[in-house]
Amino acid sequence: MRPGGRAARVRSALLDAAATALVECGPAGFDLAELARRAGIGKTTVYRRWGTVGAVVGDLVADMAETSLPRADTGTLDGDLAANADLVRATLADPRQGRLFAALVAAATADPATADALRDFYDRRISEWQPCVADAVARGELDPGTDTAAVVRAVSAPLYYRLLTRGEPPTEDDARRAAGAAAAAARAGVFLS
Amino acid sequence: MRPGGRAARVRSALLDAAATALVECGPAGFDLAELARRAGIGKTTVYRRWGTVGAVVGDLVADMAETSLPRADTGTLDGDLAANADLVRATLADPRQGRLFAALVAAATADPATADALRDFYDRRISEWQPCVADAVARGELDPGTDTAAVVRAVSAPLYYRLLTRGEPPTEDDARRAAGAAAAAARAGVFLS
DNA sequence: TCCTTAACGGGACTGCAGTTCCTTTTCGGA
DNA sequence: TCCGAAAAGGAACTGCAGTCCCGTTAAGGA
Repeated sequence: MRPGGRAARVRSALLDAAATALVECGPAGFDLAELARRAGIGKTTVYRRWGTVGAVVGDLVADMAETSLPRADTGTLDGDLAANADLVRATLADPRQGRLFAALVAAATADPATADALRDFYDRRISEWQPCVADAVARGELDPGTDTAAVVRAVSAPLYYRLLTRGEPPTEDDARRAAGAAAAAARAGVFLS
Repeated sequence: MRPGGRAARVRSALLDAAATALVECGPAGFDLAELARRAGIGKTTVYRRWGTVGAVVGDLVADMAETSLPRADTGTLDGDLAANADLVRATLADPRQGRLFAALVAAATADPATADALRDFYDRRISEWQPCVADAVARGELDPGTDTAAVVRAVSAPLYYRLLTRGEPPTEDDARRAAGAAAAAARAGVFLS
C-alpha cells in the first residue's frame, strides 16, 4: 500500500464519487463501471482495488468513522440529549446526508462487510455521546444501574425510524420528542440493565 | 385485468419468488430475469406486467398490507404496548421475516413507489394499534391531548433501529424496554400534540 | 360449446457491467 | 537523479439482463 500520492488521490476521488452516487441513486442504482467514470479513474483500478460495491461502501463508512462528533455538555441530561437529538435530526434532515445515511443502512442490509463497518461507525458515535448519560448518573439524575448506551440509542431510534420507514426527514418536533422520551424513560428506570 | 385464473397464479408465483429473493439476496441482489426463472414463468411476462424491481417490491408490499394484524386488548396501556412490542420483535427476529422487512426498507430508500407502498403499509399497521393508546386515554391513563399514533410508533422505532443499524434481531429485552419507554414517555406528556 | 381477446411464453437481439491482459505512469528509496 | 516495484490505465472480450417480435394459451361472455 502506498498511502500518499496518486493512490490516495484515486481513493478519495472514488469515495467522493461513491457518496454522490449513493445520494443520487441509492446503493442499487450504480455499479463500479459507472463509479470509475464519475471519479475519472480507470475501470480496472476500481475492480482491482475494491471489486464490489459493498467493499466501496464499507470503505466509505470507515472513512466517515474517522471524523469525530464531540458530545455536548450542557450540564443537564435533558439539555445533552436534546443537543444530540438535534444533531442527529440535522444530519438526517439534510438532503445529501439524509439520503447518504439511508443508502448506507440499505447497503448494510445486503452486504455483511458494509454492515460490520456501519456497526463500527455507530458504536463509535454512541460511545462519544455515552458520557452525557454517565455524567447524569454521576450527578444523581439517573440510577447508577442505567444502561447508558441504550439511552443514547433511544434518542436516535425514532429519528432513523421516521426517515427509513416513512421516507420523511425528521422534524425539530421529532427531535424534541425523541430526547424527551429517552430522558423520561431513563428516569422511569426503563433502561436499568 | 383478469383477476382470476392463470394471471392470478402468475402473480402469486412471482410475489412468492420475490419475497424469497429479497430474503436471500436483498433488494439489489436480484433482477427480473432471475425472478422469472425462480417463479417458473416467462421473462417477457415479468417485464411486461411489472417492468422494474421496484414495481415488484411495491406490489409485494401492497399484498402484505392486505392481511390485518389485530390489536391486543389487555386492559392496560403497558400490557397492550408490551403485546405490540413483542409482536414487532417476533416479526423482526424471525430470520425470514426480519430479512424481508430489512430488504423492504432498503428498497424503499431507492424507489419512490416502494416508499409509498411501505408508508401505506405502516400507516395501516399503526392505525390498527392506535386504539390501544386511545383506550388508555379514555381510561384516564394518559392526557387527552396525547398523539396516539406517535406512541405506537415509539414502540416500533427502537426495534427497527436495532435491526437496521446493528444488523441484529431485536431481543425480548429490547421489546420490554421499547414498550416501557413508550409508556413512560407518554405518561410524562412527551407525546402531547 | 364456441369465439374473441387479453395475457403468457419462447427465442433472437443488443448494450453494458464485469473480466482479462498488457502497457504506462509514478511513487519513494538509494 | 536514477531505478525497481507497485499501482493506474487502455482496450478487447464475455456473459447476461433487458428488449422486441411473434406464436400460443386460456379466461370468460354469448
